[in-house]
Amino acid sequence: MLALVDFDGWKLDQLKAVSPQLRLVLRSRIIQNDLRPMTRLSEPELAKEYGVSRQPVREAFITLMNEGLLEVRPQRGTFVRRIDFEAVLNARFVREAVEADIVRKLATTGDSDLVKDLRTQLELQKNVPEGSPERFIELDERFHMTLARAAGVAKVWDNLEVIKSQMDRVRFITFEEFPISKLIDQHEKIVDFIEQMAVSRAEDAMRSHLREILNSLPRVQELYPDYFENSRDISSEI
Amino acid sequence: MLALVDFDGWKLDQLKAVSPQLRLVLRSRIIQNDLRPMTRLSEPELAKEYGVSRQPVREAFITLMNEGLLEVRPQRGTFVRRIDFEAVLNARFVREAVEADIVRKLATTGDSDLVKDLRTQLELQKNVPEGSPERFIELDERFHMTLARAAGVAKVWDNLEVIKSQMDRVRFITFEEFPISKLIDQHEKIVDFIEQMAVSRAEDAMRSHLREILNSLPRVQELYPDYFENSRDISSEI
DNA sequence: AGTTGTTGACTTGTATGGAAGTAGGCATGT
DNA sequence: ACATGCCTACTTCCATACAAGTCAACAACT
Repeated sequence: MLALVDFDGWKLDQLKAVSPQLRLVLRSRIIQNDLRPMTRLSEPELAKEYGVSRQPVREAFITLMNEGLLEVRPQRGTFVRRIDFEAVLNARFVREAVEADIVRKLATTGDSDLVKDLRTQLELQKNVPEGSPERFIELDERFHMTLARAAGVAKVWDNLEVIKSQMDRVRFITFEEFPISKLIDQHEKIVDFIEQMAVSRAEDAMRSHLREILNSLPRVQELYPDYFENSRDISSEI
Repeated sequence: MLALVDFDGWKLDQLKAVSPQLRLVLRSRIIQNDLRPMTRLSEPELAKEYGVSRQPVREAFITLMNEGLLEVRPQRGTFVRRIDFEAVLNARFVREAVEADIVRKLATTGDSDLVKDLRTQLELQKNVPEGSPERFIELDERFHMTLARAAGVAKVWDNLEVIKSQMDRVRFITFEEFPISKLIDQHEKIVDFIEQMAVSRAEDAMRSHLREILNSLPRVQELYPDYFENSRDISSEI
């Protein structure tokens, strides 16, 4: 799973290599919208802040640039990229395709241990306090990752992390927008259909679940227009 | 598309930044099996070879490590990673899921211009001389990319590059193994079904097309056992 | 007033030296 | 013969210095 670290009051571990640590922290800060789109980042400034030299900071920048989270403009500066609207839609497309196949596989085999595990997770999801969507997002991640692992494609989840991060940024910006109880109901349906080995119904349930983000996107775009680039009409996606 | 550059006799462009150029060249050399698994790479050696300092080489290493093509062992050395068998299978799974949905979308709408374009490409594929599989792989890339673009998810192809590179390494190792004419026939069927707007048959055709690599994998593993890690039985995938 | 040119403080890109850790050869001691 | 410890030559990682490009403020000129 994407290790979203708690960056607040975070400190470097002297024993481990510096550069990968910075990478994780900065990525977490960007995805969780602590570093907002178009924010200017400076190599020497961050180096000073974390008490290291420019080089490890720079190496973290390069990685994050490759992941589409930073934009490095030579001799000008480094900036947090705005959210690429098209990338979000494409990421969603990939996720739907992959997870639909995952669910199909699971509903075909029918794994009672898995269903038991998922039902336990559903209870945890229902117990999430009203005002802490962060906790729900964490449990949601775990739910979908469990499905991937059960289908024998655990590494798929790792591979999709870069793609998923685009969607996650949207989720963290629009915390309040998410209809948690609705999402839990959808999770529950998916589990039900897996248990009943109703293959195509399970697949459909997953697909419409992953289309949920499309409902919030127009509103997000309206609220924070300058957070996005490549904006376009998404009616064709629905 | 993945810019596989012609690394033979390649030279640096003095105007552009060095590090991204090195990244492309080294990636091409690894995927095309010019740099073989477990080959040791040395920062100072490559720096000397290309007439630059160690730093840009190092930055290229970091990117390639993130893509799963290199393994950097601190204070020990940097090595070309063996091909992760599980990663190949998972990459194939993702590709099948995504391209199945792409084809479904295309067969639903029915785009005559697209079909025309694809038929032209099929002719090019048929004209590939017997002994040059490299040329066919290039055309194959183009074929699948055309489908993605037509479905309005062009960026998906970019996003899957890292995943796809795992499969591509296998393809370049097993050049001769690929039954080109068989693959072209499969391409043709896909185009036919898109034209006829036979949705589920088009989807099935794409799925079995992308399962083709599973047939060659056991043989590849047998021929080059030390090129792979995480080897496992793939019978469950078929 | 408006335009142009220069200067200087920024930025990222590259080069280079040293710190810390690893691995293997080799002499020494048992 | 064999185990132990040192020494040397490597590796990656980090720090620092310099090179080259950008941008804005400002002086000088038309």
